[in-house]
Amino acid sequence: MTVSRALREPARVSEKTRAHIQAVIEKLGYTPDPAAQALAAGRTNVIGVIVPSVTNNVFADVMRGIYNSSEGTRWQIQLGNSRYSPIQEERLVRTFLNQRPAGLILAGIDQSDETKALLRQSTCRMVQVMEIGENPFDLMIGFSHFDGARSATRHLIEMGYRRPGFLGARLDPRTQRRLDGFRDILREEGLLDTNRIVTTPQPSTVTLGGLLMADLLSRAPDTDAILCNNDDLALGALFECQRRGLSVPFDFGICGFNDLEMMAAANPAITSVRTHRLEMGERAFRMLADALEGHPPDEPVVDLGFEIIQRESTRRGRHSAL
Amino acid sequence: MTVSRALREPARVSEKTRAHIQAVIEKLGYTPDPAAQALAAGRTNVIGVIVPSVTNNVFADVMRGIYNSSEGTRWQIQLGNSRYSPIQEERLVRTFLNQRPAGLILAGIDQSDETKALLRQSTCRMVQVMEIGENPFDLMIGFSHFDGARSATRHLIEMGYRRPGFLGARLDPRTQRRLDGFRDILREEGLLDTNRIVTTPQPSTVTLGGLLMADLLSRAPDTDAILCNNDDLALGALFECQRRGLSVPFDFGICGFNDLEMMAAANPAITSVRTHRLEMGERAFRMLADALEGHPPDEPVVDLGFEIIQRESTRRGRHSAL
DNA sequence: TTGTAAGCGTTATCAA
DNA sequence: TTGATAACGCTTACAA
Repeated sequence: MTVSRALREPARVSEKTRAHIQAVIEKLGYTPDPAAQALAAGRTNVIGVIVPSVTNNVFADVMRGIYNSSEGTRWQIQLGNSRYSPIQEERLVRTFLNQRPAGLILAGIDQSDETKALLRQSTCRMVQVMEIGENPFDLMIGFSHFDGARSATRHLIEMGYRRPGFLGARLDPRTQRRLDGFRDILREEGLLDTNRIVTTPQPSTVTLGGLLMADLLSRAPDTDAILCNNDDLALGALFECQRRGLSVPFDFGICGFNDLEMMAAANPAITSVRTHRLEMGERAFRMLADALEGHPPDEPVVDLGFEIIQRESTRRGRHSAL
Repeated sequence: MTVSRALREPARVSEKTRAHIQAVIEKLGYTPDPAAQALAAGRTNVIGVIVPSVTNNVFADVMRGIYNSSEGTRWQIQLGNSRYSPIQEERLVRTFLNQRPAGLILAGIDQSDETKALLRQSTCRMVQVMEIGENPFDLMIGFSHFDGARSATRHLIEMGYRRPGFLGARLDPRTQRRLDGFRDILREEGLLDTNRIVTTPQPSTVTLGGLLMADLLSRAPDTDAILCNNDDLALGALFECQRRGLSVPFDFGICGFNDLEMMAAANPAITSVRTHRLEMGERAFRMLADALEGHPPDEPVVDLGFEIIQRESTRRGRHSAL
């Protein structure tokens, strides 16, 4: 039919016919059947998104960004949850790829070798989010978790803390790289004491932050600051300090990671590493959509960076001067 | 082909043929094309989920529940975000319905009249989550926000607070019903003072909790407790109390709503109304999936209830006795 | 600029 | 128990 053309290439249909078709469409409330489109065209308007968690604040923000910029476009988001399992991720990639998606958005750079092979074989455009690294499959947008942790650790040292520790939960690859950054700086400064590194594979919660903090203090009571793998842990650690009568930032400095909204509202406000999660999601989608329309970005890898947001929880200098 | 039959009704294919087909499928790595299935069968395996927000912790938990129980089933979740807009919701319902979904999961009971009409015309099975109410479209699972707020308010009174206020953000219908419950009890007790009700249409954050708290205290300084529409506000209010040197629970009682994990970790731990969000999502999906397999629940409406989790933030009695 | 014809991969119906 | 045949609603290629 000419209808199909009127919808996809309006320019190639005469003004009159187009108007007529439009009118009839309105009257009938016609909508193209996506299944028939997919079958006939051999491609779908589905963009698959594979993340390790739908709960985690971090991925929730990225997803929100993706949904934000996908609304009103012709692209349909289809979500897959790998639950931090490379096996699950591989299964999801297979499932998605079988459905001839228009594009794929993947979290991270730590796919299994099989997954990598699947992805490299595929011709569909894709973008990796959350991190930057070597050999992107296609597009990539994120930041260096290693550098973020390095900067935060350096900040603690600059604020006068000399015995900083690290609290980490859910040891996914990004947590690992943050821990590596922490270690890197402390080794440089000759301040590394592995007793002050407390981690657990459990998913991160505020409660867990308190528990890890207690654990740290029993192992290394003279620890004077912590870098937390994320803000939940930092908040839990703050509450634990309050319960123990430890003054933050004077007795103890706390730095979070991600800069969730509540960090600024806490008492004292908590220093954190701001990451641009919403923007990451929004831009990831747009890069992909643009590429699908034939306008790939000039640079396939985008580094969104991070910022150390200094707040009271590490402002020891000022407090000790009071 | 017999292949199609072997896949869908294995019983109707001979043992031998079935085995042969199975072998070939394995060898070729064959997967049915969902688009072709949808087109030929006139139905999809898509379950549409329409929520007002993907960010909000509450819906995030419900969605997680849905994803949890949908994994490993033949049903595909497709998410739509109405952004708290009835117009958007109607658009989404139209879009979904046009794709002949297997089922629908909808948040709430406050659809526009047009949306209601669309939904009632549709033959597809659906379940409303988050609330319970009259005239479900089909299935329904949730709890009474009105009763939850009533119980929480009564709890404040029982703990000895006589001038309780209410903090509310994002005045969606559920917030409204919670506020109604709060008003209801206070009117009963002759303790209602509308000056102590502070609300804003802004989305709820921890920071906003602090601001609303400040607002409340400037309007009605002798307020001695608050029921917050949600836990973010409660946490923000707690921090604001800390900054003002108000002792919680002695000078001031705080009760949240939803019982997010961090409520138990706070200092003092915050009383909250526990709602069963994860379970709501999980069961909503299962009810729907079961109904689609021909096993609808005995009772179409499931009330999941709520619990008042009493913690230190409202334990005035005990503290004043110390 | 418009229309015709074939086919996308599956399911449903019916006949063998 | 199996296999032919005709849809399903669209897109693509080509003809008018």
